[in-house]
Amino acid sequence: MTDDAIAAAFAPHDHQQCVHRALDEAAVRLKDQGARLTPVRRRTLEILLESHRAMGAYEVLDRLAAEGFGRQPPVAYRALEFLVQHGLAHRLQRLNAFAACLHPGDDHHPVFLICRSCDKVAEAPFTPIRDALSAVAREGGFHVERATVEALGLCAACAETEGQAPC
Amino acid sequence: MTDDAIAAAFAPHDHQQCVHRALDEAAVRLKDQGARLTPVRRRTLEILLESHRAMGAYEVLDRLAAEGFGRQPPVAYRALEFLVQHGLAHRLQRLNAFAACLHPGDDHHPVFLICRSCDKVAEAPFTPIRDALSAVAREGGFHVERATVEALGLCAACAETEGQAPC
DNA sequence: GGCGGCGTCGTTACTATATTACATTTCGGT
DNA sequence: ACCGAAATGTAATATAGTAACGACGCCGCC
Repeated sequence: MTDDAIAAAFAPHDHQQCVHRALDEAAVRLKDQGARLTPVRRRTLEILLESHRAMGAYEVLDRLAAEGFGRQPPVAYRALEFLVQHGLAHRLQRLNAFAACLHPGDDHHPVFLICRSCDKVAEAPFTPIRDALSAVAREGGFHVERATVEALGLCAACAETEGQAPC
Repeated sequence: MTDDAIAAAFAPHDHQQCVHRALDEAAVRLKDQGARLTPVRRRTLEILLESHRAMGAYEVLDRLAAEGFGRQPPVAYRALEFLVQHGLAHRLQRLNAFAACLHPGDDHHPVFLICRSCDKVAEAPFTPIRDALSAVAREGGFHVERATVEALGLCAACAETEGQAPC
């Protein structure tokens, strides 16, 4: 995951291809792990990938229900949990929302950059922040196991727009 | 907020005095701001301070209701929101929980260190982490406005205990 | 003292988010 | 074809959070 990936997530791009590639990668990864990419799960991942932003579980559920899948909460929660467990999606605690993981290859626990204007989400490399965090915590005798970092702000594209037409 | 404060939060200490001091400080701060420390609000802060850990809004509400205050959710949410707004408490998104702020003087947006064993919460200085975060984000054209950092792990005290009696 | 505005407190009712429990179906291996 | 495990669907319920409204009390002002 390079720094360019951050800009790429917010910038306009060939999203069709982006989705397609992610789906292919997902299929391969799951096969390796002996896990099944069933219709609900595949469709759930597609929905997350298509929107390219964080979605609430119930928003996903509505989409699934409209397409003939079950309309009870567990349907969405199970599919989303499966994707998270297999590294294909992330859960954003702050928003109580989910976003597709765009870099499933890297073993990572990313930092989320959430644009408050367009709601899109990017993942930034965690290492530098974890290093800073671990160092601070260690001085207090605290051992960090997992950390959640969610930054709210403005992406480059929205910053431009706001600059042109402020409030 | 020094690094020692992290260790202090998890270590055994004269908590009575700790609570007392925080309440006094709170009263002064609120007077300066022209805000009223009413009975519910004061009791809510006491409850948070006494437990010294993150508490759910409904847990606080139960305590309040048992002591003759209202038993409807808004009672707790309002008091907690008031405390947060006046810098006397924090909201932990990850846990959907609240914790009393131990360093209300400093203008800070802290990093939370949450012990998974004893549930206690410490606040660490944000600056080094924010610097690392902002640098990473800037390379992607993203401007960070607010960030939430919540680390789950083991505090020094619990690490010792676990070391003595593993699983 | 009485009056009016404002903030606080309490309630009801509701929305949103998430989980438990259980019946049914589907899939893969034999 | 059959069995067991996994996956799917449902209803019901738990948990978290908000909206809307009325009552009360405090304080400044007449």
